[in-house]
Amino acid sequence: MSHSCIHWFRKGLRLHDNPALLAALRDCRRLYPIFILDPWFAAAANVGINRWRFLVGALKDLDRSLRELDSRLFVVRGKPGDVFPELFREWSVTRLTFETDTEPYSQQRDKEVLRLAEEHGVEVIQKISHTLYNIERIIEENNGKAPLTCVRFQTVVKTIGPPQRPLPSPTLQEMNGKCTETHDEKYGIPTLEELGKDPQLTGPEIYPGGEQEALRRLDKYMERTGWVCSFEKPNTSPNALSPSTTVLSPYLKFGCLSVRTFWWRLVGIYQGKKHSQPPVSLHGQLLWREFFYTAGRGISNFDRMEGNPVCVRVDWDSNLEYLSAWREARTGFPFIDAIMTQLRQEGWIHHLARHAVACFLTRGDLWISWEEGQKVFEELLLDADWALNAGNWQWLSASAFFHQYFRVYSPVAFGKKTDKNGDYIKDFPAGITQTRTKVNKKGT
DNA sequence: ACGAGAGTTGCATCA
DNA sequence: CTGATGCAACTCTCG
Repeated sequence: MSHSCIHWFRKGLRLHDNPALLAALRDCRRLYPIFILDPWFAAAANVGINRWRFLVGALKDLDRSLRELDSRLFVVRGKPGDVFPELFREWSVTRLTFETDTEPYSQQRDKEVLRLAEEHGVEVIQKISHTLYNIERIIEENNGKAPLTCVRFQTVVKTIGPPQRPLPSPTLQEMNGKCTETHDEKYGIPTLEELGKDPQLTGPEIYPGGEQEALRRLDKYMERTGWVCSFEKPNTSPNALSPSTTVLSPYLKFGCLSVRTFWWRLVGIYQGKKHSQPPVSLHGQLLWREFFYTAGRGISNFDRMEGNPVCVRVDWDSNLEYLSAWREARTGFPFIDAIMTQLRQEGWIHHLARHAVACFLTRGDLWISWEEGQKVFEELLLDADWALNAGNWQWLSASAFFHQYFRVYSPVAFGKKTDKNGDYIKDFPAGITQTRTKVNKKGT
């Protein structure tokens, strides 16, 4: 029981299936669970207010769960490169644990932190738990390159075998007495005001952040075993008034829900039953996430056209008025405008709705670069996930992975298939509207 | 090496 | 309602 440990939460904002947190608890005398919030980043980042609220919710939830285990979350203000040397000294830290993150930005940041830890004689333990597989291993198995088709991807992961099973949450017994510091005023959960955001500008909170809500939502959908077994993504509706899919994506993005917990829950339900298969099944959806994470790790400049070896070079137009009209939901196409309105208000739109507006912005109608669309999604989606966002934008603009440019979504006909009465376009009128509550919207 | 076959989820039209 | 077809001709994988 000699170690003084920091567990650094970044993504992975949960207690269940958190191998790095469990590693911190081994031979541990004192544990400091931290989240680092960089005020400069908060001011500069392209993150919309609804996602800030989701993050704050997730941090509150994590703190509450830790307090139930006689611990707490320390939200440390500053840049990782500045705060770690101070924390190492102040808390006499001997070990630092965190979850592996494969994004280029994170890899850069973590390289610096590894260097600082070494300087201060701090042991670092990293664990993979944000993805089903070790992404590096998938690339190795495919001869050092990210697979470019889903069939190829599935072939490669089959050689690796099934994903690891999720681990249990730490118990009160394991956590007990390892947290002695309080400093509520110094390390408290931030408010939106502290982040320089006006809470009045948030939309209705339909998808609250946090592990508790993630697991509640998972339970709710997994109860419907018939629905789970027959799930086929292309047959779900992009414009249903209540979501036709699980909306677990924001929880997976922040790691409030472990993808391995989700995967194995599905295995249990599929067991002995006839069920749909990848790529259209729910397992298939998790494999797509893995597919794009692998692409983001293995392909250079993955979020850009320039310098990106898999991205077709297109001479896109730069029509600022068209771009604004798309972003502000005033293209004049009610289906497109309704989707963009829902995106701004609620922070989540159905995957096929993303297809419709992405095709419209790029190859379908406006001929504007997918990178512009990527920025708007990055800001407004609760589930904005670097690799998935870049990958899907390249897909939909027929820049990479998908190349059948003549399959274009009609901005009129596509929505009509699943919304004959136009209920969705009435529910989400064009243009930037004031925040409305669900109650007002339904007119009740 | 090179060609055949396949590729998460299109649309309009026609039988 | 379901399924076949033309549209026009892309890129990746695999044998």
